[in-house]
Amino acid sequence: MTTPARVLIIEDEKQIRRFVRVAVEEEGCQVTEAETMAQGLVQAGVRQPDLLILDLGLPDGNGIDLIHNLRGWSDVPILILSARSRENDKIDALDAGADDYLIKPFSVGELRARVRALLRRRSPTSESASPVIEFGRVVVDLSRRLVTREGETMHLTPIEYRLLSVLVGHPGKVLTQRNLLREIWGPSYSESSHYLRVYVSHLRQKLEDDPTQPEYFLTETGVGYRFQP
Amino acid sequence: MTTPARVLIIEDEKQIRRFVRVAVEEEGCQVTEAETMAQGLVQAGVRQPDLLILDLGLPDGNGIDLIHNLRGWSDVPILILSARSRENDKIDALDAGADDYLIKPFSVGELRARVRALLRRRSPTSESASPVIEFGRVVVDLSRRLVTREGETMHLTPIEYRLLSVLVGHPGKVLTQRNLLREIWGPSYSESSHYLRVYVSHLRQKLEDDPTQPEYFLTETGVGYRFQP
DNA sequence: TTGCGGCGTAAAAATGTCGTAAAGATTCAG
DNA sequence: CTGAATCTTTACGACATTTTTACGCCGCAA
Repeated sequence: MTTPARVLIIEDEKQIRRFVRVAVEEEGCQVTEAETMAQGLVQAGVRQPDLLILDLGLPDGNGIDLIHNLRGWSDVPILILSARSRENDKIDALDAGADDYLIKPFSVGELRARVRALLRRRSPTSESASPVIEFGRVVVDLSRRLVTREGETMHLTPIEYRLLSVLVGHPGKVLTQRNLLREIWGPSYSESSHYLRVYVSHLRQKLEDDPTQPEYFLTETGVGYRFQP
Repeated sequence: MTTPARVLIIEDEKQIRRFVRVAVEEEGCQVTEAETMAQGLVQAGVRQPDLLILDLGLPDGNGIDLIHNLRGWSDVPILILSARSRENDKIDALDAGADDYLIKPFSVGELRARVRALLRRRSPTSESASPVIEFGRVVVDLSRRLVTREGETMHLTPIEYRLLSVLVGHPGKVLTQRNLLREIWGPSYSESSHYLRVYVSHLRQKLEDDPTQPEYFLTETGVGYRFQP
């Protein structure tokens, strides 16, 4: 799992929306909700979700039209929820561009399994776009947990790597010692700032051109450290 | 659609097979049939279908196992047909890698609509990943479950092979121990990382030139393992 | 100058992890 | 039932990482 999937739920009944939201959140997804078709369309454009869960029985418009509209500019997987079990309703929705069709009432387990199945195909696309960070001769590939320097792969220990990823995650910002310690060692280590000196030193030895005169991992005396790309 | 889609039907009952075949052919697809799991696997490798329709209730094996096996080397969409409507049957199949689940008896119309929905994903641009992977003197043919080293075929036990296919399926990436354990032994074994050491050792003994100094199956201490082609 | 606090580096000690062999346990075919 | 193959568990030395300890540096104020 690189980054949590974004899921958009379009459903007017509060109760069902809540039910679906909880189920999907337990899959580790970020959920956005919409109560109407119009809202849903806007949200789909704004949030760029990885999965759309749509109730066909919304008051303010025809769900099939929404699917058609959406399919004009997006390939996001669509899971339909519907009270209608007529064959033609399913066929129309699927042919409009939906990917799956669940009939109410449905179980949490099946809903979650179908959500997993639909999200599964997102992985290859998200793997190709790997978030890489560069500074100097160093390249950090967060999705592969790989750090290279002039092409040579550098070996970092777990703590070194965590420190690095926290620092590069907030470029330009000063991170206080307390924050860094809490992020890496946990809340109970907030005071032992000596660890930080040791590991920042390691990072500089491995990644800076001249560790005695750091360019990227800067000390803010009395406060903490800063990553300057 | 430029070229007709190839569909593989794995179903033992002649009557249903015929029923499905007709339905799918009316969608303009080329159909191949298989009566057993074993035949089905072979056909899937030979024909490289764009869609696989699988009856779970085959006499010669567990359909879930077939899905797992197939997912080791292919991303082909899988549509399950089943007489079983228990929730767990659906969940197991979907989590194994299936994309849709239809309960018998089903209507022609819905079957065809779901087939269309699954075939729609077939992106004309992306070529299916080659099921053959090479590194050093080793060749892994995932579609035949065959591993050779300098021409000699190597015998791998089921667990060794699954570990291998998970690793080579994510070249360059670090796979955490937890991920590997969940993938190979299931969620309840997420903590017992002993297994991994034992089997990684086996793999290196069988596939590395110098098992004491591995080139391809690298350890990320405290994190997991990585396959470096 | 001296003393002090925060910092950086090196290296020892403690802890944890890994790799391997080998001994039970399990499964399955004949 | 027996034997072969595989999986699970145990044990232990080797190695890697983390933690701890030690010491020198620099800037600053008395």
